[in-house]
Amino acid sequence: MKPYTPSISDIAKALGVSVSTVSRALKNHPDISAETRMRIQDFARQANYRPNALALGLKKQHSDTIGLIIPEIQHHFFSSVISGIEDLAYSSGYRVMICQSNEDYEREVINVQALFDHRVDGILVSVSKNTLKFDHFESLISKGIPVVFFDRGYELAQTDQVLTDDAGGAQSIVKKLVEKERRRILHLAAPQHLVVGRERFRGYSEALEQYGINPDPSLFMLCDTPLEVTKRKNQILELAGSIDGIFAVNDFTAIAVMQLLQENGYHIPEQIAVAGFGDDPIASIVRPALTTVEQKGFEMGREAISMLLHRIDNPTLQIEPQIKVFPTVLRVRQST
Amino acid sequence: MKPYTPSISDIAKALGVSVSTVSRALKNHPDISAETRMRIQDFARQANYRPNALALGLKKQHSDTIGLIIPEIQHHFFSSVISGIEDLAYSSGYRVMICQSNEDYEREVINVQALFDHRVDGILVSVSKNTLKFDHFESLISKGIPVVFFDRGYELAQTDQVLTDDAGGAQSIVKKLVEKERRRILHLAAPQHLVVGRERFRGYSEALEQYGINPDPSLFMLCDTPLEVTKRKNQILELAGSIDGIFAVNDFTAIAVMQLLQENGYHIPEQIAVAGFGDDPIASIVRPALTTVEQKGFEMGREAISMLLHRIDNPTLQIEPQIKVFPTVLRVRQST
DNA sequence: TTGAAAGCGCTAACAA
DNA sequence: TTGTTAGCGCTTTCAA
Repeated sequence: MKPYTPSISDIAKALGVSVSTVSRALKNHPDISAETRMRIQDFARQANYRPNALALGLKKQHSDTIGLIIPEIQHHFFSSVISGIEDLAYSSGYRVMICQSNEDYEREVINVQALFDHRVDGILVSVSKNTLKFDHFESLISKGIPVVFFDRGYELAQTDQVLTDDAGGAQSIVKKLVEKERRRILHLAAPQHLVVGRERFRGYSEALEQYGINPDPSLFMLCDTPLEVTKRKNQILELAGSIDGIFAVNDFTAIAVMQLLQENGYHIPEQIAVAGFGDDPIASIVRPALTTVEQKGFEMGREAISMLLHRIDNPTLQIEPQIKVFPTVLRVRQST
Repeated sequence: MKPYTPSISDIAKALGVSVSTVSRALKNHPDISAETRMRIQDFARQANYRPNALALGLKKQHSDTIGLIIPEIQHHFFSSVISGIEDLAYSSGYRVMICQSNEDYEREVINVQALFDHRVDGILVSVSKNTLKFDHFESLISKGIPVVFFDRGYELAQTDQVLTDDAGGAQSIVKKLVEKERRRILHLAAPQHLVVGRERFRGYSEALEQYGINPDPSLFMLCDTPLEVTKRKNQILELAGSIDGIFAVNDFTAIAVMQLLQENGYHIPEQIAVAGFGDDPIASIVRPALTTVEQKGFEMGREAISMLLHRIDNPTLQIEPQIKVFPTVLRVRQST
């Protein structure tokens, strides 16, 4: 396969100078005379010269690119995180290599490997739902590669993390429900092996307890996708008569129940108030618009990359792993 | 910066063999004795050896990675395209490097450059809305780098393209409206410098003409985002009394008008039928559920990468640029 | 069956 | 101010 662009040695040959002269001229090294530099730069420009990032990375032992592993790219929260990350990364001269794990452990391991193989300077990751072992991350960290987890990490991770205040967010939502005179609030929860699942449930329980309400175990249901809502349709409708509020672990699930209830003649929020978590754009489009909490995706992305760059720039830094927790913002709408 | 993993020369030194032996043993070259091979492979495994993709790419003159430039990652259609692409790419041994242009021309140019610098083996791109010059692509193509456009290309592109049958899809939607006795159908259109904008408008016009209806110029409005709907609120409400149908160039715009009309007391679809384009998941969530056409994102992604891989595998192939057009699927729901 | 050496494109220390 | 050279990690031809 023929190369698509001249190399510096091609340029050197064409101009009758040495490769080092070309290399220096191209990066405006002061040693090179203005004339030679111009001659070389002009030639390079018109020959459409572009440096070979592979050769550069090999030589300099860093690639100026950072790796990003994301469970699902199309999720609104994650895409705002990406924007935040790209924003700062680009302006700091870094490329971002995005990988999707599709919430799949095997894929996540492959992604880690691929990024490592490409010698990225650091890795940002939000752990997949199906990941129960963390060796692939541990091995990265033990090698000294800068890693920062965002939104989804794991408890014993020996590295920086940027998290959402899940418990706090859940608490503020549930408090709001109680203030609206709701007492029997169903919680549609995520699996409890996930930090997110546990934390949002904790927030729910704490809010109730603060108002002297004892969490009723029969009002806890594992159900965190629209599909699950369909599956548990009968179960939910059976409960519907005896509850006055629902707090779902995410907006999609909240919307799915809301519609299920509406189709069965329930009035939202009069009979049952419904709230979600995440403030997906769809939350303000459905009717009634959904009460939820906003997660600061863009800001979290910026913070994560900024912590990562800090570690990259200070490889010897031996400070404790930092954990930054981002508060959520309550968005009260018509569904409560 | 210390290397994170041993190199083959480290292994060679440790084991008292030459680098070429290690290299061969690692890739199961038949020349190497079973014993040596085992010894080397065992050592490599337990030393956590991983090949350096940069060095490999530099040597082999290809990176086994393909580049992907996408306007907006979180758009449902694009994320299904990505899934289709990754699906086939991974199983063919390729990595995918995803870049977001954010519908921004400058960013697109930078993306093209970055991918080129990394010597990707081929590039898949959906052109940003704000791109009016195509030199950055032309230069890629003229260098002989395999490029395939999907969903959004440009008319004179001398390379393969995988497109949606925009005109056909629009036609099927508008025909459906006419069959439901709609005669005065407002078209909310995308800018006409975009192929998508022109083609969907063409489909709209053709459908009307086929039924002997003359497209009324006053029923054409440039308005392709929810924000635009808000801006043209008054204009739309003024028209509302005299129309009985709306065909919007995408689902988000359709949903936004639908809600505007509902808030102003119009009944959908009795008074005004509304249809969109794209079949975003939100289309089946809103009430009334939105009639629209589905674009085959996953399939288009697979087709695009398959054409690209074909070009990569046959670099000398001098066949004409191919254009594949994917038909849409009509999804009739309650909004019409 | 194994090793030596050249070379992919680039940088940088050292020499001139 | 410019050139020579070694080396980043790897593959592969040629030689042993």
